[in-house]
Amino acid sequence: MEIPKTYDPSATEDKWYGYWMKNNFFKSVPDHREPYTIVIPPPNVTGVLHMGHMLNNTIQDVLIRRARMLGKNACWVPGTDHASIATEARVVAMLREKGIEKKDLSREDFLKHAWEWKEKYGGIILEQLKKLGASCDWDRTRFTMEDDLSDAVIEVFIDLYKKGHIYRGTRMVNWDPAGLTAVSDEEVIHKEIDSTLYYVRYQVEDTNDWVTIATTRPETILGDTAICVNPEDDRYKHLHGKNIIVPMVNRLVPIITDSYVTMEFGTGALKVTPAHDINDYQLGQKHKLATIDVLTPEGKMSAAAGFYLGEDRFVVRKKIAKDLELTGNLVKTEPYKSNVGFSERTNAVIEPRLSMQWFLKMEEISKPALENVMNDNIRLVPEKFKNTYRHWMENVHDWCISRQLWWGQQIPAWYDETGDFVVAKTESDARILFEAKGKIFTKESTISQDEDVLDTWFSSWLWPISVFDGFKDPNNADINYYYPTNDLVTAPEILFFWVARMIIAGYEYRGEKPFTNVYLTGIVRDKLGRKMSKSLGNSPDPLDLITKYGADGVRVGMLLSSPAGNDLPFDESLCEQGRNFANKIWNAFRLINGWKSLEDKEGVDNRDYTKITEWFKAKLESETANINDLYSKYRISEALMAIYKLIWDDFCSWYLEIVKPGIGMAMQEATYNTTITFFESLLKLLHPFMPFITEEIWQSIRERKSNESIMMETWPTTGPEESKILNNFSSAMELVTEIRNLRKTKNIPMREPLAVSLFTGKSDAIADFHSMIIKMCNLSGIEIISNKPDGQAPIMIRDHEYFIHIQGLINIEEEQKKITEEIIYTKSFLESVMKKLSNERFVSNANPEIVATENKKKSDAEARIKLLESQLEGLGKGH
RNA sequence: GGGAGCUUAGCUCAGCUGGUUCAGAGCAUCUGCCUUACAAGCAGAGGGUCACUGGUUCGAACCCAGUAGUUCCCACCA
Repeated sequence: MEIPKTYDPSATEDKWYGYWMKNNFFKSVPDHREPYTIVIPPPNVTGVLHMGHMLNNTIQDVLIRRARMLGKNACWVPGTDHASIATEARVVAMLREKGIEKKDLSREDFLKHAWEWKEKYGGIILEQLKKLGASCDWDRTRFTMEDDLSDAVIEVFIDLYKKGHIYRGTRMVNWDPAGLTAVSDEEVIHKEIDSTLYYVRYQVEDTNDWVTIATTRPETILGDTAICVNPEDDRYKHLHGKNIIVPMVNRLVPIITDSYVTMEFGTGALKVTPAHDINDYQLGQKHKLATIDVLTPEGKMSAAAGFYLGEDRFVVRKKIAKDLELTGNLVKTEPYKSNVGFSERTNAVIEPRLSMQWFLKMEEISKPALENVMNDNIRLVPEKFKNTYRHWMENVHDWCISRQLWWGQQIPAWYDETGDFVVAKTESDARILFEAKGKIFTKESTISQDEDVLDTWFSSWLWPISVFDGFKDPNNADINYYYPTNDLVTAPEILFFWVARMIIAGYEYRGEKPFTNVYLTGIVRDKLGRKMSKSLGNSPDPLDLITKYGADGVRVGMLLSSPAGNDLPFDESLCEQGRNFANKIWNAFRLINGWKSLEDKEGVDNRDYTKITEWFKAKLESETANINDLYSKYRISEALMAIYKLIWDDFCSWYLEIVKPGIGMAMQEATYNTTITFFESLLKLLHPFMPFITEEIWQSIRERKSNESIMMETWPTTGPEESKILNNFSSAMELVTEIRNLRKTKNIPMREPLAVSLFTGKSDAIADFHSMIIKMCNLSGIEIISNKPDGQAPIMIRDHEYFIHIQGLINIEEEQKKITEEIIYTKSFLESVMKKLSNERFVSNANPEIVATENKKKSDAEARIKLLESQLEGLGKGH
């Protein structure tokens, strides 16, 4: 059957993925082998695959496939995250399109819609991962809001509450006016934006005296309950203790003093709005100021504002400026750059807002998590993230864990009609607890559950434990076998959101780390260096890329230039390179496959390839060792590059070209079998990166049983380093390159054979490869001579002098110039070596080994100069 | 404001304990080739004052200090 000239991924990828699934190759159950476990960073259940997922999951698949081939019991647990805010926002938007408002629905009805939405779109992303080739154990797919995982969340909440780590309180929180919920500090992204600094004057009570303040948020003037100045500020000392009139609302508020105020900034006078600024809130607490909340949860002006009722805060900001100007109270404005917090999920401008929330105290429970990263019990890759991690962990804030949403685990706190509460799993448990507190239930008594749900991360921080049912059944076979997991692959953006908290939960609930290594990927960026995102529209659809370049091509493209922790400046040409590589391998397969049959062949190529196969075996083993080493350092892209070069350069450009039989000739069976074995080893080394094409070729290259697969094969072995043969071969390569270069510069076509002679008397290390050189360069032969020929082109490889017989074509002057230049270079090199060696301080201070190599350099250089000089002499003769 | 990292070829990056495996790789570029596996290819070649300035050292891309640029994290002076 004719094999197509180009590799067609679409013809193979689904076929082999189905085959792997059918044979349960991804499945893992505990057994006697060493486990190797990865839990997936669960993507948003209703999300779709983006480039970050591609990078992330490709790396995980590479690691898991290699571990499987190393004979470990590899288990990659997939799953999805319920993503409270994001999913709820999408469901709300979907309902709104249908004309349904969330507020008109009961909690139950809303959740019904949400679950329907989840059933419809949930899991799309997991199907997309299959296209990428991800070898997850799909039977283990978990979802953070399924019953068992939700139970775990609730139990953990109750447990931490009982231990005194969880408390409820009114605090200034980050309010997301679009998501209508509090978010944690980590979910706020600060960006510098251009804004305006408004200078507004306030009249001091019963005087004609005015104080001008500077603010970026004039709309909050309506909620001012004080003006604050620095007690040391002479400009304002006469006003201490006086009252001032807030413009518009004409409210009388005190002028207070506090050293918090910077005299240099603005006018040195600060308006204090305790309801809308964290610092003002603290001032308010300290000075017992009133709190006037002028905004609604949606970020519109509330009744308390007294003006602009129901209008958006940003609209009002402009309006109030105008109105202040009309009354002459706006002194001036100036452009100003300020840092504004945005919601990580909805991108709305965060509003500091006072509200009652649940918090988890972090200080105590985070201690083991800090310690075990610092002492490398848990290794962060790259290591530089240790610094960031430590900094965060040493300054960790309490975690606001309640969210004013419905999609998520409802907080297991129960309130009676007086507002008293208990924490319990069920209503009946709650009643018992209330009774224990002395409460007597009457017919009128009602108790109700807290309306809020828990932060999504409060479920995903349990992920490495909960996916193995480590809460439901803490001593089950799975958790005992798979936990702690081995590698976690994720983005540095969620180092605190998720990684740190998983570590905390691991030590709190298993007394042990959740994973040993954390591989932090970079951010996928576009050519302009911008982060790829849906809102910017600069992200290619990964599935389109897979269609265009094949999953293998895209995988290689993603990994070619993304060392751990480095951002990946993505360019489609990387995928093209991946696709081209696939095609290269495909054609190597076509070539080798053509050697299988002896039919129509005129005879057998009887040349001896023993040395060549010895060389390639040595090369293969040494590169395997190198690749293993790179893996152990998580230098994944370098490991890929090593295989890339091994296949493209060493195998295709050298080995295959060398053993290729002449036209019409058949290959010796032994050579063929060795070649196939080499090819199989290469395919195995490549398999973690390019699972589909390697399977396709591996299946075709030899007869296979119906349940065999390259993914279940064992990883190639290494042998002792054969540096001698490797060095000799690279010297031979050098000679080949020199001769090719000579052909090119002298315009001697390949079909015209060249004669070469080797001046004897030296070691014959390269001679092992003479037949290879003859073949690769189309030489008539290499003659060993004892007298140097005249007027031939000399090539010196190490201490071997070769002469290329191109008498008529040689330009003596040019050659002389070349050699002279080399002599000058070598002499100056020798000079620098001599300088070192004659330096007494060098000889006495430097390591003896270094001195020895310098001595060797010296003798080598001297010998080389001698040779070059004799060549120069030989050139002149005969002309 | 505090902290951390980075700066090596046109691009993306290696370069470990200072010393010829020290200036490298892939891509891109240039030149010549449709050589019967592959033009998604083959062969060859050219690209770098290792950000800058000083210092330490017999010797610095590498160690130290400073400067500039850049990225990230934390904190949020309105």
